[in-house]
Amino acid sequence: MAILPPAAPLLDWYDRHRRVLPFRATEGAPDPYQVWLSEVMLQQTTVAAVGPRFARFLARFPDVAALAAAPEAAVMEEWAGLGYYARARNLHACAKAVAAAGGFPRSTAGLRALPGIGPYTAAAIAAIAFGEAVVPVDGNVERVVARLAAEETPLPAARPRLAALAAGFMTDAAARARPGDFAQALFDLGATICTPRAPACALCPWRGGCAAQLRGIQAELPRKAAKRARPLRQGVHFLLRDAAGRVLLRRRPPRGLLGGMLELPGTPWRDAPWEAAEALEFAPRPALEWRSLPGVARHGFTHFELEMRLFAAAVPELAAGEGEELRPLAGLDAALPTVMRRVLRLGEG
DNA sequence: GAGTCGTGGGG
DNA sequence: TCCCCAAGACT
Repeated sequence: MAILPPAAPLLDWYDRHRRVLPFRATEGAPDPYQVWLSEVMLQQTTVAAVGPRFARFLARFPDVAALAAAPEAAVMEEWAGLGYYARARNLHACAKAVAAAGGFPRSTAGLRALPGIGPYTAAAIAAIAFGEAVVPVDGNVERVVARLAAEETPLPAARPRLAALAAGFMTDAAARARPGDFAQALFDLGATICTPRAPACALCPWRGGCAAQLRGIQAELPRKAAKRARPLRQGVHFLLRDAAGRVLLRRRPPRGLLGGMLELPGTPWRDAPWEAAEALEFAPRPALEWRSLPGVARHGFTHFELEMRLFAAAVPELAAGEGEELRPLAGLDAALPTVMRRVLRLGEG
């Protein structure tokens, strides 16, 4: 096992240079609800994107009880645009469990049992909100540790070893004394100094103690397994409006891609392009006079790219059928996932 | 272990 | 334009 550098220089650096973030407590003990909420929002989501959304969410659902009591559709709508919508469903389920239990579990093991809380998030909440002596291992920590130890095994195979190395930090008394600060110090180091592309080693509190930097390979670590190409898929969606300016929407099935979110009705998304007649079989009211709108909307998902076209029609008055929902076009964007905002935009031209 | 699951910003 | 990446979890 490689020798890790001492915690003290990192904590000193953190005390001088830590980032001021909207979701980071400035005075007193952090609120477990806010720590949990921010950690879930930050899963695979940038600090910049989370900032305003955290404040907005907190204003609407100020505590666990408020969130637990809310309808799921309201939670999904508040999450719209943030992505990874399973997080919102799990967040709601977790809030109900926590409210019923009278509060958050205070240990990593207890937190880990809740929906949407995995190994990282459990450790982060335990360390930051409850002072448990654990090291949450996120992408920042993996990168920092891979460089400190000059670990050349590619991710994800290296993950267990990097986690074991990171856990070794807690043998240091200085880290054990401030587990929450130590975790956030690692995050800040990874975000501002030990960055993915061009790490600022000259500014690093651990310069001289980093095996990768001593060998000059720090920018190449951590290595990663090659990714697969993303296929291109095609879809056609339907914008049906009435004279009152309302739009026909559907709610997607609760699980899977965009689960539980609103969408414009449409065809399945498949590899081959759609002929108009073929696509219209999926129109919500196939007998109407549908016209094809010019333009194509593109959207990249994690594992495929999507091209969408839009057909439009209008009727004097709409009645929502089974699984359908009517909403005013004005302000509709806010309730939709980004992919649907993009295709809807084709209808504005 | 390998897939699935969103989105926006930066190089 | 394209690729990479971000305080990952779940199956």
